[in-house]
Amino acid sequence: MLTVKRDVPLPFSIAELATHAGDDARLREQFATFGFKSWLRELEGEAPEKPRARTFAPAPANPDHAAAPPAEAPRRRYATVQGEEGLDALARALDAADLVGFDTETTGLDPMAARLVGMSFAFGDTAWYLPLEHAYPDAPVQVGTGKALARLKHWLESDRHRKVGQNLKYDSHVLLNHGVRLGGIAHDTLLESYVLEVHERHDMDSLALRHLGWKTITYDEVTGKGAARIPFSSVEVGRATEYAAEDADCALALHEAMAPKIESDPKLARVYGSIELPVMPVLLTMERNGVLLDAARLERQSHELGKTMLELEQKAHASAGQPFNLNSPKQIQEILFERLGLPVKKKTPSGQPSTDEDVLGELALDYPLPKLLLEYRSVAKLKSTYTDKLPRMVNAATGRVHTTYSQAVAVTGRLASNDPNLQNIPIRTAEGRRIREAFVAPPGTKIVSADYSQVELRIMAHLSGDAGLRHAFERGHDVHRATAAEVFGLPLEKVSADERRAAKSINFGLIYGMSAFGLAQNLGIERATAQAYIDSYFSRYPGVKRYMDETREKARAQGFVETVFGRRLWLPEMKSGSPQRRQAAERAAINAPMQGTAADLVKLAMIQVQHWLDREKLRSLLIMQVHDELVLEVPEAELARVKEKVRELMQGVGTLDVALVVDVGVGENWDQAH
DNA sequence: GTGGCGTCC
DNA sequence: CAGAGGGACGCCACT
Repeated sequence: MLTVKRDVPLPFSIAELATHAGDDARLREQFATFGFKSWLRELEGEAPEKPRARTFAPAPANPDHAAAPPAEAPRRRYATVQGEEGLDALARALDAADLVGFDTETTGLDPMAARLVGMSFAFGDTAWYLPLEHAYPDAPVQVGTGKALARLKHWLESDRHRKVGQNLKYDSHVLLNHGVRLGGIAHDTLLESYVLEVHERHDMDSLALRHLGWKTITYDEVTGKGAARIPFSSVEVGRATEYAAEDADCALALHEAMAPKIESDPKLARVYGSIELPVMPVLLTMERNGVLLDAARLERQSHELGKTMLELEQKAHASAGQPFNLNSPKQIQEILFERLGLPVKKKTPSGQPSTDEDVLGELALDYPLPKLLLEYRSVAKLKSTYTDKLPRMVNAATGRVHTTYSQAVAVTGRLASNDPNLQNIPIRTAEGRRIREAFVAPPGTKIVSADYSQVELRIMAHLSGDAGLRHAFERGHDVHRATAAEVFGLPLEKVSADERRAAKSINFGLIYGMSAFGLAQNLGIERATAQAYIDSYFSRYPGVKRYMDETREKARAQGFVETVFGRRLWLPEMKSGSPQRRQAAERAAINAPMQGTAADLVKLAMIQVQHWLDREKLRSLLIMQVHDELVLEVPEAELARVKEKVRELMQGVGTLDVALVVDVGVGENWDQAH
């Protein structure tokens, strides 16, 4: 059996997209029916221009790279755009160009704050660098950002003028910081690499070496690093041209190397063309929307947590009989296991006695100090990671917090969130949830949270086709309770809280490829008992067992597994000489189709929700994504409509053999919305 | 920069 | 016999 049993029929527009993904002309048409209002506006009354084949002759080699090995792909020549005449000539050449490699050079890496220093463009036989704001003694006179953007705005914003770049979400941010919307994003080499070779590195230097045989100039080489780093605006224009023009050249050349490989595989073309490329502008929008934070509230919490920490610290020092740093695992280890002689329960990978939560929890049953350490850790974590940090992340210009979603990091297809990470805000404990109370709705609006219920288990039911599991979902049963009833041979109403908890651990453990040992540890039971539970589970849900075995076998045989939509995860470690690595790869193989299919579904839902908000000209904002949850900021007048439609879109985004269920909550803040 | 730990789904 | 739970990010200590 294949991991993907059947292609999932998709609703109208997605299906349309999927069928023709990878075909540029079709993609543009699809955006006309499916895409965002910005695209619609640009496309109105304009017949899509047929993409021309590139007709220019092979580019002459850059003199700098004349000694390159024959395997190396040819490079364009690199040149600097000079003066207003140069700018004008560039603008006219761009209007006539088909697909242009595009890149920006900026003042920094914060997407919401970065300003332009220069831009580069690769087409024909040349990659041009347009310096804008270089400033150093005897720097050449430059046209400047204002004049350049005024002249190039039409090309930059035009959807008919197609661009390719590496992580154009970032360049889009930078241009938006100057009031210019980057249109015509035809391709992104970061996303191409992510879809094609998710297990590899996706930075441009690695891509260039791998696909083109190019040894590229690194940013560090141009600007220095650490304390010696200089701003890009201080880089001499000639040197900046070598670096920046190469990036644009590289983006176009990489696209030409990777696109045929994607287009020749309909599944990859679909993941790229119907999921990754269209979700990118949605992420851009969400990042710019940001979320309103009650910073004063968090600062008050910080103050209280600080007082609690001091109290706990004093008690811990008294209990230990000496002062020590409670934040240092090394010092804790010395105090607990050397000075006090407590039993070592577990060791870290480096052979040191572990002091993690499990260990301290076990020791806390018999000794006072470990309990204090647990309390201290919990409080210190909340303070340092959340209540101290988040208020400092508020953007002075917008008064909101703007995360960045990394679209090409997680090998399963999930997003990652950073600066700050909004995907690990506490929820489990009451003290932790107080942090969510600080994610607030502005006056006149509400926070709406919509999350998929048990989505990975539903996907497991779909992928495995297991009748029992599907049955439980079809009947709308509490799936953990239903599992408990099966495993323990009880009627549903006789299942105890402990039995349900055990079943929940089994369900999640299976998704992660957990062993009897892991389950035993998780539930605090004997390993043999845990094994009996698992055996019972597999005899009641034989389809799941079959799916697990077949997935392992498929991963071993072909070296990859797939999501329902055809996203491919390569698992080179399946053939590792190390049994440990091999088994880790097997667990990843089991988990990836479920985690990855969920990621695909949520991304498709995000595309549909943003499209609908645009089409209906609503003022509601998508503000966060937390893997199986979408969070919106919704004006009260739109509340009823948005709640209903978001649920409908999320539930209808893909048709699995098991229904998707979405829970929607509303509140003044993120905590209340759950 | 690495290791240990803890937060989320 | 050891190790035995998928995917992330980020804080702190320590080198």
